[in-house]
Amino acid sequence: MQRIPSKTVERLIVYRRVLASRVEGRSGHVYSHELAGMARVSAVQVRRDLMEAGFSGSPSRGYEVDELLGRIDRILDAPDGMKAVLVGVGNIGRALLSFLAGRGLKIEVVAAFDNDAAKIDRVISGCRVYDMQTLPERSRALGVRIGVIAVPGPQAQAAADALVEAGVTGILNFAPVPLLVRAGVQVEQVDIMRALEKVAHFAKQEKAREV
Amino acid sequence: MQRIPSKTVERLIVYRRVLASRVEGRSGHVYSHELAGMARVSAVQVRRDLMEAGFSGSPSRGYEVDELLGRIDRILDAPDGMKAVLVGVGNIGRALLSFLAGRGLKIEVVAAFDNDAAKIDRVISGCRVYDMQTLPERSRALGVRIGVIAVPGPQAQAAADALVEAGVTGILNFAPVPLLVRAGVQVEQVDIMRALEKVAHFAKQEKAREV
DNA sequence: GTCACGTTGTGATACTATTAACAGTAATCA
DNA sequence: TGATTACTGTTAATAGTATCACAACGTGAC
Ligand SMILES: NC(=O)c1ccc[n+]([C@@H]2O[C@H](COP(=O)([O-])OP(=O)(O)OC[C@H]3O[C@@H](n4cnc5c(N)ncnc54)[C@H](O)[C@@H]3O)[C@@H](O)[C@H]2O)c1
Ligand SMILES: NC(=O)c1ccc[n+]([C@@H]2O[C@H](COP(=O)([O-])OP(=O)(O)OC[C@H]3O[C@@H](n4cnc5c(N)ncnc54)[C@H](O)[C@@H]3O)[C@@H](O)[C@H]2O)c1
Repeated sequence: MQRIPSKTVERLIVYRRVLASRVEGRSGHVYSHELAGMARVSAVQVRRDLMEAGFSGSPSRGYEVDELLGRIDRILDAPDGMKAVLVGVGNIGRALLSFLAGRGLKIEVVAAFDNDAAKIDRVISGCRVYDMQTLPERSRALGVRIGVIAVPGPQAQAAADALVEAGVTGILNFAPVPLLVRAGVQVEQVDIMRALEKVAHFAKQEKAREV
Repeated sequence: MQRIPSKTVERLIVYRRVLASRVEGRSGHVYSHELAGMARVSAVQVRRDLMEAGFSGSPSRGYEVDELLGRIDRILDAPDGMKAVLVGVGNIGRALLSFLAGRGLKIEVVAAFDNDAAKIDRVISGCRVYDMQTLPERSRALGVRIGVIAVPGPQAQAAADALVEAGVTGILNFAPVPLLVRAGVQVEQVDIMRALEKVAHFAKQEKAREV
């Protein structure tokens, strides 16, 4: 399976989401312009993405939805699911746990870690919190592949080091700190403050419409 | 002032952050490769970004830090600050309020809105929660320019419509729904689930290093 | 059948972003 | 002083991404 461009992966995730959530109206088919409308992208972008995904439609009926969903699943997901751990059970960490709990997602948070004695051994949204010290061996024993970092900025790099030591190959980082990891470990930054400052910058030069 | 590329704006935000947080060691100067190391980008990327920002350094001393920070502020921030409102005081919304409260940021959350009677009129992290119905006129009266959407997906588009009606020109959206807004309104998507699924996809094909 | 229509698949093209290459310059030192 | 060094500023080259334009195709109308 060839490598699919990063931006295409992002959109495939959105396509899957909007297809899964739409009322299964009539036929099991969808045209590129319909999918484009739901995902707020152009129709040609959809066709190009599905081409990258190696998927073909019919000029008369469009794309077969179930088959498309199956194909996207096969590209995006690991066949036997993926285990993740959370590092830092604070405001963001708890919000995330409560959000992820319950749903039968392919990505499952199997443990959380913190260094605050008041949190250790508690169970939050069905997920037990363990001592940070035990992260490397416990994560490795569980076969964890993904780490989510939600600790304060100054602790983020150490958390990343512990995760890499545990053998994770993907990190989702909420701390506003650029991480340094060995090659082969994927880091995805979710920088909320940066996003806010960015939108403020571009909003600044826009003119508000009068009532 | 000419338009600065989107990616450059993102990095200017990071440069400002790492410069502000570093221990003011010795001189008030910094070389491109030092800044690059702190921001985890290449040195040439730093030089190009500062060029886009219209800033010059000296070949012998590098860039004057205070002057650079001032220049970045002038580019990124509105001179008289910017007011924002939060829509949806749930898990994410509360985390955000507690995070933003107190600090003397240029972006200030002046009001929150919800449609849950149990939350209306409460004060959370110093921010009062109002009835969703009052959003357009109250936000307009306050001179709000930015809206943060943290309501469930199905309610996100309606929230965006209300914000646009209130005259905001920038929206930070946490709901996993692509928004449709009029031209001139900047939307920044913070799609946490997409980020998680994306990192899982790329982590999947990486090989974990053995102990 | 065949014509018109609306759609897909994709080469070509344009745009955005990153990286390489190097000329220009100030400081240092033999 | 002239050679050396380490940096900046910028043009050129490359990579990544999005869009345009259109050939190819299946379907239904007639
Ligand atoms: N809350 C927000 O809205 C928000 C917004 C933007 C960025 N962030 C970033 O997200 C991160 C978490 O934010 P938060 O609001 O949840 O913070 P928080 O203070 O509520 O939670 C941090 C948690 O990490 C734990 N922790 C601290 N050091 C640790 C260590 N060395 N090992 C393990 N656990 C440790 C703490 O005990 C605490 O439970 C921060 O980096 C913050 O900058 C948060
Ligand atoms: N919590 C997470 O970790 C997380 C992760 C990924 C995405 N998200 C997204 O962020 C959004 C918020 O998530 P959450 O966990 O905070 O949800 P939540 O259910 O905790 O909070 C939603 C809040 O919005 C309010 N609300 C509902 N409808 C409203 C309306 N029409 N007008 C005004 N207020 C309304 C509710 O009263 C509630 O206070 C959701 O779209 C969710 O998909 C959250």
